[in-house]
Amino acid sequence: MDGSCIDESSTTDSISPTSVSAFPPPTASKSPESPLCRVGSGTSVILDSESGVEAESRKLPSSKYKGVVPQPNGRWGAQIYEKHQRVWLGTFNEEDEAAKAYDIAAQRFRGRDAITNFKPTAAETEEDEIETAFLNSHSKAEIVDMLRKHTYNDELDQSKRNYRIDGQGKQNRNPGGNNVGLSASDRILKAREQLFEKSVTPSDVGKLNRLVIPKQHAEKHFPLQSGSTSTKGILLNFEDITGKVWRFRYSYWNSSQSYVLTKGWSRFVKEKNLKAGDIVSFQRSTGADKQLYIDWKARTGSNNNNPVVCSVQPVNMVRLFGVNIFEIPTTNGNKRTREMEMFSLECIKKQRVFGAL
DNA sequence: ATCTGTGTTGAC
DNA sequence: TCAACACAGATG
Repeated sequence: MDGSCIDESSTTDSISPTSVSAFPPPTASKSPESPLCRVGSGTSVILDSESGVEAESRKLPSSKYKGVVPQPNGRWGAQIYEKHQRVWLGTFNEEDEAAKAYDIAAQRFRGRDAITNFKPTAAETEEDEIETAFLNSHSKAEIVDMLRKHTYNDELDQSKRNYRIDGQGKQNRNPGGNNVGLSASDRILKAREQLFEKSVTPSDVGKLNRLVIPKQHAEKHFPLQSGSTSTKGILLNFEDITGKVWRFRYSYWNSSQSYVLTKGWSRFVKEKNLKAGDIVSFQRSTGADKQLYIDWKARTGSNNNNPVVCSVQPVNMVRLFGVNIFEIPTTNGNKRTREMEMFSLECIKKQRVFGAL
């Protein structure tokens, strides 16, 4: 999925030192005999080597914009870094075009809070909201591709048109059901952003009947009004992958200075058979509804003790909106426990969702 | 012949 | 992470 947009040619992990040094580096095709030499194809800077006064460099002009680099021909390149690797976003005639391309990539790669060249800090218009949804409904590779081909704005506009024609006011049908055949606007409306994940502790799945929400995430994503609401708490609705809605009481416990999900949580633990070390993840729709979602997955890595997962056949996992989704091979004629049955159903539903996107 | 964007490095 | 720089390869 992603990754096709990163520098492919750098995947040669073992560079042969011999072949590298085999290339004669100094081309030196310029005209060194002249006191005045024009260098490069783009920035024509006169170099007076005699006086040394002008001593102007042949250096390309650096950009005032983040993620923008000069090209020898006077054009501008845009790039962003991810995972120690440069992702090239294309070349542009105007410096600010390149800067805008960087901004778009930054929003897609780093989220709402990304540092950008132009995007304002606050004042989120509905247009921005649609654009965010558009961004999140496409993979990073797709967005990069649009930027490199200079088709991003066209695609966004097209998407907006679809959204207005058949997206507005449409009720979401069969929640959690088969999503095959979603229109572009539906995909946007259903796009969701990952908020955070937590590996549940023994006490989160124990007798305390509560889940501690790490403070940083709680305050960022589930802000409570100060005063009465924080102690009394509020009710939050989360939809799971099957479309079932879970309602939890969410409040702040002064005694432990913790944000917690209380009433309703133990039922979730029981139904999903959550074990310590399993991961619960929270998402939120990027559409106007701002619907919250909850998902879970078995403990990552290591030998897990979950017999359900262990007994299931090879499981493929795919990443959807930052959520790990399991996919089960359909060929399975064996008897299964009730628990397995339920788990498989769960997976099949997830598989459908995945197939739809 | 021209231009893109990769290889590479060093500063932050 | 980031941009500066050089230039190998891609492109037309």
